[in-house]
Amino acid sequence: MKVNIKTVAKKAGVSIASVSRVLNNYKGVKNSTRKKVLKAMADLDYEVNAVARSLKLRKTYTIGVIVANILSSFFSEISKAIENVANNNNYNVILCNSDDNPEKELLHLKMLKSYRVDGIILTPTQKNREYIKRLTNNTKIVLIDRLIEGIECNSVIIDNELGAYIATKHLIDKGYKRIAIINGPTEIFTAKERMDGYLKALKDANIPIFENYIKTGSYKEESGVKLTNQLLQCDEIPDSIFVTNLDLALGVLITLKEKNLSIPNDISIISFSDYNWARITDPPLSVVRFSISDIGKVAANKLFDLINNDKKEKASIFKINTELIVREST
Amino acid sequence: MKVNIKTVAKKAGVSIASVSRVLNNYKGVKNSTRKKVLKAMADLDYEVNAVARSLKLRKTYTIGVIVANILSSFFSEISKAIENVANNNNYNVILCNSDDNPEKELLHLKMLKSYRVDGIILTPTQKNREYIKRLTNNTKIVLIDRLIEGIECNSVIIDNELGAYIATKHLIDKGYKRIAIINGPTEIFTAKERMDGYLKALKDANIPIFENYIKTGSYKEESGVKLTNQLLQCDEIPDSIFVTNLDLALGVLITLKEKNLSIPNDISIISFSDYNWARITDPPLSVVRFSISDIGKVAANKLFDLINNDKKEKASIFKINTELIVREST
DNA sequence: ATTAATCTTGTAAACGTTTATATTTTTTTA
DNA sequence: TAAAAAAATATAAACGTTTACAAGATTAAT
Repeated sequence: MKVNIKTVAKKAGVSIASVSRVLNNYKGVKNSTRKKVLKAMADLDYEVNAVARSLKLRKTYTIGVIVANILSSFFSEISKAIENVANNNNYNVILCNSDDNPEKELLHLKMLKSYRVDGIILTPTQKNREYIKRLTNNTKIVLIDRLIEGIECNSVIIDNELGAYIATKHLIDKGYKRIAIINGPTEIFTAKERMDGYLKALKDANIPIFENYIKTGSYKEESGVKLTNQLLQCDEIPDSIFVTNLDLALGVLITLKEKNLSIPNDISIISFSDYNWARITDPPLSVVRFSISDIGKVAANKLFDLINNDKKEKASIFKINTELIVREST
Repeated sequence: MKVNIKTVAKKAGVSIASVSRVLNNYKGVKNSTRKKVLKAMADLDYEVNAVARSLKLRKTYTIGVIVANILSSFFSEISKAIENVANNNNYNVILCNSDDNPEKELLHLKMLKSYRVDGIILTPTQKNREYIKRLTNNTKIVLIDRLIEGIECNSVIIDNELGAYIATKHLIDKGYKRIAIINGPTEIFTAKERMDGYLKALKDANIPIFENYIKTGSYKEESGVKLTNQLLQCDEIPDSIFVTNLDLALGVLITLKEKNLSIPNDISIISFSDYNWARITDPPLSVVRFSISDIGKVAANKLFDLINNDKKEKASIFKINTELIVREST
């Protein structure tokens, strides 16, 4: 008992072209027929088949979004902002999760292409450069959070280096000398940039850099635990730590609490990225803040620009600003 | 320069049927032709058009998910679990956000129908009962987190009442007498059930119920702030609060800290639902815990059951278990 | 009343697949 | 080597839309 445009046409006693015309609100259709068609549609509970329409129009009114980790509040806030913009443009969103796994990323990219989405927003791993390079030729795409070396592509990223610089500088200004960093994997663009900012701030202040104070691992809580423990093994433990993401910070806090170290008396903490619960930790965390949702908003708007105007402009990189929020952990 | 099955067929010197057959890995195709076709596909960088395929097959290999609030860790954890199961079934996911707004919900539901998704997982608001009732007749659908009164539908929910009972009982066992509740809007299924559990526990313990200790608002941080302030206005302030969700708990903690009230000395807190940061608040929170991701996992598995086996069984309701986690806030 | 101009409607092709059926090719059997 | 059987391939219709174009109906102009 399938109902399609043909069924409606028959019931209303008109041609399918007329049905399509009222469906799409065209002008040149007599009021009497429009009414007949509308009635038939209602009676039959007709709902246009968007798949067929997409096929015919070669346009799906759908965009694909691939994030590295939907679980993190960072990416879910971005996703929400993207969804918002998309809905306002009458678009919908296929959301995918790469888990920073290049194979999953590739699979998802191919799937999205196959489903003929009108555009893609991607947090790239660095491993599918060749595929993505080809993709940029015939696909509207915006990268978020990370650039890919050697690929010109519209991108929205945080000003990581400056943010990291500000955070480290804050510790320096507070008089700390033994400043450690707990970072994500430097293969990831953001971790690399944050590391650079940290190093630059130390250099600018003529503070010697201790390899032992530089720790990298995954961007996860467990890693925060592990790396903190490593820092506490040092002959002279650091007097402050710049932690480059909140998941890591969680692990750091838990470990320090476990060891009965007081923040900021024994050791100071500043983290990159803010979130509501950072205000109620023990103690409330100093952080480098930036608008996460802006990343999604800007990226989505850029993408719809590309979708709606076919002109090829040069790819641009948008950097989200950061600011220092001082609380009680420093 | 569009490339489709026809282009490939021409290039390979075979019929489109043959191309389709190698595309779908059919048996009866000679090795030599398969090779020719594969070569042509590779040369042309061919990628099957999933839209056309969906139209023909009347199957999209896509499911729709509508959550009430993608920003909350609760729903993003569920989404991730669903995505996981979907990917393992070679499905993809269109994720939508209703913001608990019935109009948005309806829009999304219609869109998903129009896109002919193979199934839907929905966190229902209570306002589109009629539409959803009709939907259940011709659509594979699973509800999560909430039931809809008067609709028989496969559902996965938390055992809210028991969980709330356990939480309240814990406060009672600790010797508290003036036990308040800060709850979400009781129009929402979960809030209603948690309220019931709270009331039941008090009744069972013969503790009189004070209207002034019963506060409801939205499930948001701001609401937690407001309702806590109201509680602090009471002639005799409560000695403990059962907070029914973590966003509310955030507001409660912030307010109590602001007023310099000590937890649990001045007032005890227990919350419904756990999340990693609940371990590092000041003080760490006692909570009622349950597996959030199980909600998504169970719901998705149920949905694929429905999709893959057409037999109509009776709708079932799955309840996720809860357990008490005692930390330092009680 | 006839023709021209305008407005409405209908017909049919196209979008890119899958697949039932028909046809051709190859292999087997005697 | 010819006929029968089996295997491989091709043709064409269908999925449900949109839309260019043709045709029909209505109104305006003479």
